[in-house]
Amino acid sequence: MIFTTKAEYGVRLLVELGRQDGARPVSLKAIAEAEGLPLAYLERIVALLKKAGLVESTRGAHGGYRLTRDPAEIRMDEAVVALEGVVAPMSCFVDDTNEGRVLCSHVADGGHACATKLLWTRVQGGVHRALQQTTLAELVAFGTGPADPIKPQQPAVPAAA
Amino acid sequence: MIFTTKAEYGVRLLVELGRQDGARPVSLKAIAEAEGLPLAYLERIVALLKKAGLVESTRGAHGGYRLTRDPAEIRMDEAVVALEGVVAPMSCFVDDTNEGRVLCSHVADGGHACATKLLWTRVQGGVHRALQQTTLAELVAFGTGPADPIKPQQPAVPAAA
DNA sequence: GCTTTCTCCGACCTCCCTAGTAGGATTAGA
DNA sequence: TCTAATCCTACTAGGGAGGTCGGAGAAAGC
Repeated sequence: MIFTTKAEYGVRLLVELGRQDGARPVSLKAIAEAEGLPLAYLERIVALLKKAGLVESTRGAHGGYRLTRDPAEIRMDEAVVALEGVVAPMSCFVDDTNEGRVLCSHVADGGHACATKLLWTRVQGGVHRALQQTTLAELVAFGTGPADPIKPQQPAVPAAA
Repeated sequence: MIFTTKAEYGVRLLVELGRQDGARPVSLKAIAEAEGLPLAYLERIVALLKKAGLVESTRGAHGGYRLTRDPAEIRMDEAVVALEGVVAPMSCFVDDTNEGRVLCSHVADGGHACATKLLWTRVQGGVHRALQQTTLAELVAFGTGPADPIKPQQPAVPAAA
């Protein structure tokens, strides 16, 4: 498996935030219930996104989280790196820049360079490109079309039934 | 991490086999020593490659393994799938065909389809493409250029020194 | 000021997979 | 028959994924 649930849950969280207009913060509890995810675990995940500067928080009652930027400005490589750490095909790989370049820890043992390097470099490039070319706005549009933000927690205005 | 050491070791093993001319089988012991990999573990890895029909074995003394095809005919997606099983970005993903199509186990909960599906589909496509477009022959050429096959175990013909 | 509703933070836990070992059975060449 | 190889199964240590728990601050409303 390439990614863990951290990436899955974190991206779903971002999508939920992206569905809102961003005027008011959304509580984690609301998101956890809307997506059916464990609240305590989400807390730790959203902390990663906050540290990366993708979301901001408001504490206290009626607090919650909000995107710091327009969803169209949030590329998924930022998000996934924040959530998963470095995305590398193999443990011996460390990306030295943000481009496709790559280091392998066991270079040139014996006479020949690590034969798998070419392959993993290409794979990493493919992943990187896919993540970089996808914005949060696309995912929001893909998931819902024009519908369905989170239902308000308390049925405050009971829809004038 | 995208892949485990199974893929790493398995591909290195294939590259070593690709460096030989294929006339005579190469023992795992020779490969293990050449690459510095644990022999017992390699045994289990090569079994996966054999089951997938990428290598064939000869038992007994002077036995070993050999590629079943020309390295240029071996695409790395075959190899990696044999070694790692299905390569999916997320545990909820199962590829229904060998093309870019993808199933997600939690489709359409609530009203909207799984918002992350678009992203993981693109990522999987990127990985798949990278693997499919790389052949074993390329890796062999990349690793060595025109040099350095495995040294023969017993110095049988001492190079007419 | 008290309560409620949030975020925040660190410690803890359980399960499963990866990576590797151990030990033998089988096969085939010399 | 000895030896070098594949084959096969069981076992194990370690770590990370995934999640829980309990409590400490912070703001809003009464």
